Amino acid sequence: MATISEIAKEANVSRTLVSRVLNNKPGVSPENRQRILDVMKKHNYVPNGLARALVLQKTMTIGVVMDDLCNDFFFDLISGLQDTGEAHDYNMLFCSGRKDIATRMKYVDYFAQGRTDGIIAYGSNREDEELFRSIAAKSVNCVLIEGSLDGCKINQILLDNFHGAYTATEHLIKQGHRNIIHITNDMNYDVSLERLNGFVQAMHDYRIPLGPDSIIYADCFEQTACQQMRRLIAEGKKPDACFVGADKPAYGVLRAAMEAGLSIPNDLAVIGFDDDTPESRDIVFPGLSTMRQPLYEMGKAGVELLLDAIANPGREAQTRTFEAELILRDTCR
Amino acid sequence: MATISEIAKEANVSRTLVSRVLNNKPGVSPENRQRILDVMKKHNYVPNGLARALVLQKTMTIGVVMDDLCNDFFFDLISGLQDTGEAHDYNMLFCSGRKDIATRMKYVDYFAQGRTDGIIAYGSNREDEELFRSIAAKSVNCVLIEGSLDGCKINQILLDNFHGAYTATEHLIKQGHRNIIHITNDMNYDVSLERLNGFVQAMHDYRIPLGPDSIIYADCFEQTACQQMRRLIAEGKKPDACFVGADKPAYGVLRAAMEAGLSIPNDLAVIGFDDDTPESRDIVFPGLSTMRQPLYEMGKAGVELLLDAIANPGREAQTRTFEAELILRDTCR
DNA sequence: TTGTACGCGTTATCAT
DNA sequence: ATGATAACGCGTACAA
Repeated sequence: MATISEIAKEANVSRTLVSRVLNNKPGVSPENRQRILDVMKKHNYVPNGLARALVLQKTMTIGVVMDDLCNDFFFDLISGLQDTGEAHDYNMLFCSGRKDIATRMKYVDYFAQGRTDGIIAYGSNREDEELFRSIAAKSVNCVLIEGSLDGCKINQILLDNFHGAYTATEHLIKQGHRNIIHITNDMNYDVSLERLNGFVQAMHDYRIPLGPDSIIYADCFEQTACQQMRRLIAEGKKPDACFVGADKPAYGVLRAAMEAGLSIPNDLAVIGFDDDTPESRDIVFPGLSTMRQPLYEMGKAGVELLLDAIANPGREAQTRTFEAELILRDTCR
Repeated sequence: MATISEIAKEANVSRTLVSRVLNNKPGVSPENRQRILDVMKKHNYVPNGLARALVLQKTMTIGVVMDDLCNDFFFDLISGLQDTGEAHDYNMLFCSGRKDIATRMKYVDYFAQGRTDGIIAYGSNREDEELFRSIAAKSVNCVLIEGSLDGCKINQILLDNFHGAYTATEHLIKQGHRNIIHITNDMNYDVSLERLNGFVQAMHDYRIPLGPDSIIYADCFEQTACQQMRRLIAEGKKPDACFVGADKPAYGVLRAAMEAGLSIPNDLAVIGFDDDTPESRDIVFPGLSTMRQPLYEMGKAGVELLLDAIANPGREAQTRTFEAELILRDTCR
């Protein structure tokens, strides 16, 4: 690893001239410029980014701390973040805690130690609140995605889960369904509770009483929801519509229903949430109606919010809330 | 962002003492230590990682440059890389070029500018050779995964695609199939060619002649392979076995076969490659027989190779080759 | 056009 | 136990 001093020495000039050549600045005679370039090439010289960032007090880097990189749910979000960041000439670095909160914390600290100009963190787990409060306490430009933090001055990108769930439930009601159930996600996540609340509110507003089987507690995986639906069917329960808290468990519901010979959507209408479906699914199932979460746009907005915070030190934290959109496919009328 | 000097000044000590407290080193009186800690807490002080890395000449960071982060094929590889890196106390940073080679190059340069102790790059596209040569030319510790580079001193983790394809084809032959076809991946990838060669060699060794429809050129997506298979069936061609260059297109083949009412594996045996199947697929299709690519282990080996290179400057580049394993499920006997 | 000198924030050496 | 000083690699006033 050659340094700027070594290059300067070999080219018989001062480091200043080498620096000017490096940054394409004027004030270097053509002969010197050429000789410096030659020496650089000869040694495969690359300037040290750490030293440069240290003196410039600018890294042109945004650190993204994800819950888990290995989840196709995040593809659109990651794409939105990366495209937008790079459109503004920022380097986008991703890392994840593999669902471990201590690891996420470690990476937040890592990024916050002057290695980035700002941090974007994703998380909606209830346990994340501690992490977020620690981020908010640091003097770091930061945006939270999906992680709400009441009473804290911190930039946030949120989805209106309550309203989305309300919309889905209302649609089922307006289609004439009355025996509607809701299958929840993992209750460790705030979003799950918000979606549950949206369902309950819609049922209440339309005067549809909730029975003991109206709310089924599952998680965000296909299997659990599938088993729950099988059990329901085995017990002779006959819901005519089902609002599921996410797409993956919704496929589990579809699977159980199809196994039992139910006709979709006539015997059972289904609406999911997120629209994070791989295209390949279309091959098999009827197209799943769902509430689309605009993850790409949310990632875009997250980067823009962060860059705005970087450009305007001291401006107060902002919150942008997105609405989910009802996407009608085959699983409901 | 408070600095160590500000902390020292406010605590009425030298920077040396603050540094010692920071690194839990002896040589500080209890009173001073406590006062310094108080001042640190008061200012939410975090040491600057850039300055520290600059003087220590050590970042404890590994940069991973992926082809594309948004592809579930890489989940196991990413997991193997991250788990292994963190087991050695390294920070693992991921980035991707979103299939754009210039962006990948940008991130390699970024990481190589002193920001990491080593780089791991993935890529098997033929165009990647230029990228890899440029990496090899840099004085950076680096490991290539899936990207072979002949005649270059660079650490590599490879899969024996030829042998894997040979094994798959041989299995089909030994099960009595004779009218065997191969559906290739995108021919821009080296791996596709290697797998094709393995197929051809096996057919040749067993004296099975190749016909005009023995090799079907497709890509790594479900749809193209599906269309090709539909065409084949429509034309009245009746292969009794099919070795597909990857799992995703293999599902496309299965789809076309099932649409045509073929019985799997009696009418048509199918073997894929990679074993990157999401579990959810099991719901629908018969379990796909495939050549499992040990991506987690390859990621683990990649990090270990890199750490070894870091620890032993000057040791010559190594290559580790992994073998694919035949996984028998429902789509072949 | 060219070079000197200082600063970025930290750690390490060597006195005291 | 404590602190002054040099060093890491680079950018930039400022002076020449």
